[in-house]
Amino acid sequence: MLINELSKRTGITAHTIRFYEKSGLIKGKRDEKVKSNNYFHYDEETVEKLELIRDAKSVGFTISEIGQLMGAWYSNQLSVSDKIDVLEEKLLSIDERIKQLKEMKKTITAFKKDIIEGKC
Amino acid sequence: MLINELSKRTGITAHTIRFYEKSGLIKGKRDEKVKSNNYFHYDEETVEKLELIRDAKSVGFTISEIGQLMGAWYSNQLSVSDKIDVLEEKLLSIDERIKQLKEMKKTITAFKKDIIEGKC
DNA sequence: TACAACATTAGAGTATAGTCTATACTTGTA
DNA sequence: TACAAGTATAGACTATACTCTAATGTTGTA
Repeated sequence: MLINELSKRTGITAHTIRFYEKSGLIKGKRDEKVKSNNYFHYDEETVEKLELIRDAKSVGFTISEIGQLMGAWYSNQLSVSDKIDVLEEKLLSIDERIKQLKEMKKTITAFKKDIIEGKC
Repeated sequence: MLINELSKRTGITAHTIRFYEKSGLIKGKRDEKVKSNNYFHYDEETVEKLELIRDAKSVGFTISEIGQLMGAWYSNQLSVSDKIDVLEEKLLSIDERIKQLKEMKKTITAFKKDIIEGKC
């Protein structure tokens, strides 16, 4: 599919898709047989990747972290144990974030209690 | 205390503290009795606020969200019910983040399983 | 009193993550 | 075939959140 269809499929604008491509997160292929244009073609895997990017971004991963994650996921360069290492590290950082969020929840809940009780 | 001590107490640089002050998150007071300088003085509450800012930032709140949170916490302008509304909203957004993080954890764990089983 | 350390403001610079514009070429449809 | 819609690239622009520099004045200590 071309960029416009990819954009429609994922809800991510063509501009942003190109930005992700420049950032190395996704990669379109050119059809060598077609000489009249140099349009990029994208496959189903790219749709998956963009969905992963969106989810990972929403939980606070940076482009560079997402790049690592996708490397662990899709790369043929990395060994299985290197891939596992990257994923383990991301899982740990997620647990850490969850822990911090729970602490923040406690803090805010205590704030709320104080306000209700007229202490603030 | 002056900005340097505040910086040492919190581990946040004077530059960043001034940035937070410009952003309206904290407020130093000037000593009216002293005419020779216009140094800002900070109290213990500011130390607390900076710690809250650090925690809130680490869980992904923006400066503007932290501003709302601090408004709900420290402001005398807002009514109790308005304060509660802000805090409730932040609690909901934290729950949403935790939910998304747990989903991402599932995704990565599934990835990991596939890699171990040689499916990737 | 010299001078290092500290304070202020204004404004420039950096990094991240887009977002948009301009230019130019290609494709599909009336 | 005209022309709207789609595509590519380069580069400018924006927002967020710092981070740093410069200029200038103040304070504390040897």
